[in-house]
Amino acid sequence: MKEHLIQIKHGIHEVLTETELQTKLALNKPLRIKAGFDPTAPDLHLGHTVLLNKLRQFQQLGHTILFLIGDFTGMIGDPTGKNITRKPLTREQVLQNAKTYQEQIYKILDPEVTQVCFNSEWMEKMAVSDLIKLAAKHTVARMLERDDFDKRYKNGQPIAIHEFLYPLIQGYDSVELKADIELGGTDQKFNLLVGRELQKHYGQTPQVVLTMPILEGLDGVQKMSKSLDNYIGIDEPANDMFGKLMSVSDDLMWRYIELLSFKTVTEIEKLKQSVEDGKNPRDVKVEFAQEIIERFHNKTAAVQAYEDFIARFKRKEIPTDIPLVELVAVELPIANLLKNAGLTSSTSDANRMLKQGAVKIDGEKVSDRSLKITKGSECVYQVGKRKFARVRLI
RNA sequence: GGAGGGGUGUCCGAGUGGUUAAAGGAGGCAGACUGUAAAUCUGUUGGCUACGCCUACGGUGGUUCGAAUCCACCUCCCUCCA
Repeated sequence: MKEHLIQIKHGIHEVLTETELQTKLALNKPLRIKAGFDPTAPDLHLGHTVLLNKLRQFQQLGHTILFLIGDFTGMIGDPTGKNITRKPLTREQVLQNAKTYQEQIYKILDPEVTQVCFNSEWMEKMAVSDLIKLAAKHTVARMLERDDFDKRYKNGQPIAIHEFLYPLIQGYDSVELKADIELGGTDQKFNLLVGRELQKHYGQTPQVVLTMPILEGLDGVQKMSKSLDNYIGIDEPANDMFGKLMSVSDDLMWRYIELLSFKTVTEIEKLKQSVEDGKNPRDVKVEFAQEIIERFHNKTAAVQAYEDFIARFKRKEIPTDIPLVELVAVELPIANLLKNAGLTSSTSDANRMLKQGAVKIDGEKVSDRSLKITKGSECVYQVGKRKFARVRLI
């Protein structure tokens, strides 16, 4: 029991409350562990896996995971002030996304002890009168305690009324699911606590709240998210994963290792020590990247990704897996060719790249923007260090 | 319902009649260097059939040789009063 508690607490940001957690664990029965997910972003990234890894641990300890897809709350969107209202997803989209989720989460979770549920199941049936009753259980002042609302209110940014419903519905989900424990990121703390409050109102033992640290994205500042394009998706090709992990700054690397590696605390400490003693942090990064790629792909893919990386960036070789693009034209200015091949976003951009000496044809630097490529040619075009395409004009 | 303030490029944010494709910052991209797609430095950052042309400052219409800047109406947001 004590053993379990220590394991569970490892890597957690906060437990509310620890005594309650002990009591629940002492019951010695499978607990209902709730975690909610947004239905709109079915592409899981490493940031999500911090939480998923913890869920997996619960499963290994014999508990049941309630993987809740917030398809109903998805209409609102967790209030951030960015999207005031979201378009409701269609039934098909939700199911499609759910399917994608499941394909991805089962890379980490055990399907046998994972229950996938949707909050539209009960929310769609809820009468307006019941919703009003639910809304009556919380006050505006308490809602404004939420950091995000508070900031927006003070900064004179709009808060729509329906945004207040989000925490309430998320909390009510815990009532419906009779959750014993709910996991979420630290940014979810407010919502998770509303769940406790509501469960008490509905005569249930309040859930224990476990918050997990939020993983920063590749920029090292903002949280990892798809919309900020600072993420590493768990479905990404091994090469991309490797490259992205290598682009993490030496400082941020440790944060990633702490939150994502399955290494023990003492092992991580040892690594830190060795870097201080003069080991190249790059090598630690390589090793870590290998661990992650192995987890989502396999050992050979990890090794291959490393070798490709060395070849491309250390020896500046042209990679082997270049996409072939065929373009139909008699004669094409170089800028248009680069754009049409998808190497640059526009011809203007292509011209900029030419000017900056970023363009290579078959390894030879080209900067003449008046260059025209004629029908029948086939060359490897490179823009910057990362973008390649073999283009054939037909 | 009344009074006032505001809506600018990917984002934040200057700009109150012309030299403004629009200061500055963030972010992005590229180059150099390197230990790596780290760090640092430098450059660049609307589009196109490119020495020119087109589109752009919430929307529509107007004034003017000329508007992001002035006017009218519309629309959205904020604050205060009720």
